[in-house]
Amino acid sequence: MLDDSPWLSTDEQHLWRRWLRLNAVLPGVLHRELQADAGVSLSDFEVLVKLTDIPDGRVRVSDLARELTWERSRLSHHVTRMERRGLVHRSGCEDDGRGAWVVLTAAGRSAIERAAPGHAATVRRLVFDGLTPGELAIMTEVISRVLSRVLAEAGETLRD
Amino acid sequence: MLDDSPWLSTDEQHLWRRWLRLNAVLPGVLHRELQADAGVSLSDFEVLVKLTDIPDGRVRVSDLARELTWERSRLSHHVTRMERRGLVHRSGCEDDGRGAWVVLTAAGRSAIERAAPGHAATVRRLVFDGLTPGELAIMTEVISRVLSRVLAEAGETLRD
DNA sequence: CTAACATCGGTGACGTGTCAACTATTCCGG
DNA sequence: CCGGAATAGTTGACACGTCACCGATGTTAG
Repeated sequence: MLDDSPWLSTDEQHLWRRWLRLNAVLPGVLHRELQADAGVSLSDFEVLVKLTDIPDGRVRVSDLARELTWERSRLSHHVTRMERRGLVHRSGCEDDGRGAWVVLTAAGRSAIERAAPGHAATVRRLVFDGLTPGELAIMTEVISRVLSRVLAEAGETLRD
Repeated sequence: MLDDSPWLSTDEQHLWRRWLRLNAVLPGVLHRELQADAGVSLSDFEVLVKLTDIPDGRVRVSDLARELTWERSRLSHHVTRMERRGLVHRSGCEDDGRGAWVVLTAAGRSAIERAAPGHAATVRRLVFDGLTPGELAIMTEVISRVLSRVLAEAGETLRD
C-alpha cells in the first residue's frame, strides 16, 4: 500500500492523478493529429521544427541533440527512421571526419508545412484557450520549480 | 516555421516548452529510482499498486485495464512481460471462459513494498514540497480543464 | 436453436526510447 | 610525432505502446 506512509493529501493525490493522466493522453492526441495531417510523429515534428529554424536546413547531430535535449543515441536512431521515410538525409562532414550533417529534404519541409498550422491551433485550443494571465504565471512558476528539482536530480541544469 | 501563424505568446511558449521538458524528464527520473530500488518500471509499479489495492490480489484483465485507463492490448503485453519476471501470473477464469485473472505473486508484493516508500518520498519532494494551497488549487483547476478538453478530443470522458 | 453480434483477451508488426557497448576520428601532453 | 584521452556518431539488445487483427467465448434476437 501507499497510504500508510506520509504519502499525499487527498487534494494532492487528485492533482497528481490528473497530471499523470494528462501526460499519458495529450501526446497521443497530438501525435494522431500530426499523423493524419502530414504522416509525421511528434518526435519527427520536433526534429523538423529545429531544422526549419536553421537557415541552411542542416545541423550537426550533436548540436541537434543538444537543442532537443535528446540523447545522441536516440537522435541517431530517429534520424535513421526519418531518413528511411525521406524527411531528412545525412551527409558527411568535411571539417570533422567523425561528424555528420542532418539535412532537411523537400519532403521534410513540405511535411512540416502541412503539419504545423493544425498542430499550433490544437495546442492553443486544448491547452491555452481561456488560460488567464494569473493562471499562466502560476503554472509557469510551479512547473519551472519542479523542473529545476527534477533536472538537479538528473544531474542537469535548467538553461534558458 | 511556426511563428507566422497566431501561435503562442512568448510567455505561453515559455510555459509550453518547460511543460514538455518536464514531461520528458520526470518519468525517466522516477523510472530509474524504481529500477534501482526494486527492479521495476513505472508501468510495473502502476500495475502493482492496483493489484495491492485489491483484497484478493487478483483482477480480471479488462477491469484492470479500465482502472489504469490502459488499452487492453497494452496491458496484455505488459502482463506478459511482468509474468516473465515473476511479478504476477495469469490464471484462467472459471465463470467466464474468455476471461483471465491477473494475480499478484509474492515477488510482486515484495517488489512494490521495496519500491513504494522511496517513490512516494521522491514524488513528494520533487513535485509537492513547498506547493502552496493556492498553487495546488490553480494547478488542479488548469490541469483538469485541459484534461477534459483532451479527453473530449479523444472521445473519452473524465470520470472521477 | 441458431445466426449475428458483442466482448474477452491475445498476437505480430512496427515505431519509439534507453542502455551499454563499439568504431573512427580528433585533440593534447610529453 | 606519438600515444592516451576525449569526442562524434552508430549499433544491438531490449522494454514499451499502438495499431490492426484474430480466435474463442458469451449474449441475444428471430
